[in-house]
Amino acid sequence: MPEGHTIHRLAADYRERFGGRPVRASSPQGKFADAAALLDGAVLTDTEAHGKHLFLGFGGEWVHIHLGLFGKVNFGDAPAPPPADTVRLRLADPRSYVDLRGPTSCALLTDGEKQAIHHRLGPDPLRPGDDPDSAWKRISRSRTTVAALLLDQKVVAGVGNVYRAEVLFRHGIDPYRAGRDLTRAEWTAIWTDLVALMREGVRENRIDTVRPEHTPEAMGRPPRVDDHGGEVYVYRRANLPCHICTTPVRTAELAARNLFWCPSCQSR
DNA sequence: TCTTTATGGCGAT
DNA sequence: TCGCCCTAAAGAT
Repeated sequence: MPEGHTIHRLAADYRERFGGRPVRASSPQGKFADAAALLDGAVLTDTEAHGKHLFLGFGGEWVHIHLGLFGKVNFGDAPAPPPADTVRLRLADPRSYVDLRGPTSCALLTDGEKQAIHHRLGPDPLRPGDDPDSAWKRISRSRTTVAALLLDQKVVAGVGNVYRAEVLFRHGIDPYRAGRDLTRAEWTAIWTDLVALMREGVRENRIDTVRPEHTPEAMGRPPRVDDHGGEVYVYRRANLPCHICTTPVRTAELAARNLFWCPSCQSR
């Protein structure tokens, strides 16, 4: 289940397993069958991630993958087992295979169509050289809550529901504050933190946001790992005591997504 | 063996 | 704001 760090990790993993070599392509589930037939035997020349969008390059043509909420990618060593009938796209070579299931989209794109996607996405904390100022221009003019702005991929690309909740907690920011009420220093600090957190997310392939001084060990609590694999402050911890102040973590629905925050630590 | 839920996003209303 | 798409694991019965 994907936020931007997952997608950047996948871009690296696809490249490492298949980059520069011809691959067999198939679509057991059928929805990508025509394109898979077209690509079968082509060389994977490039892979790229922007936010939650993954691009697999085959000499000027691109497979555009968006995992959505349910999409999953699974790598394995040859020999590949018979694919489940939900596999949208399987790539395979003599050494490896990779299965894609349940993506929101998987489509063949021209270079121009790919450019259009980049154009509509905001800066990505994981793309070298991406610039937080373009996000600040939108945020500082917006009456929308900072919680909604952080999930808007046109504003920042790659942040999802976990990083949103966690980065706002780490900076003591009330999720309902309007974007234009943030200071530039606050935004700079949030962006810098996202860069560090998400880089670590790519490295570890999971989301860990708890500072060393707040880990259960450091706080004298029993060790615990959240069921998404990492350690967090507030995400999916509704009604549980805040790690720092023990106030019950609050939850609310905002734009059809669950928001989590500590009303005491995140006052303004 | 059900029902629910999930780290997402689109288009219609 | 709502319904809808896609899948699998966890929870309820």
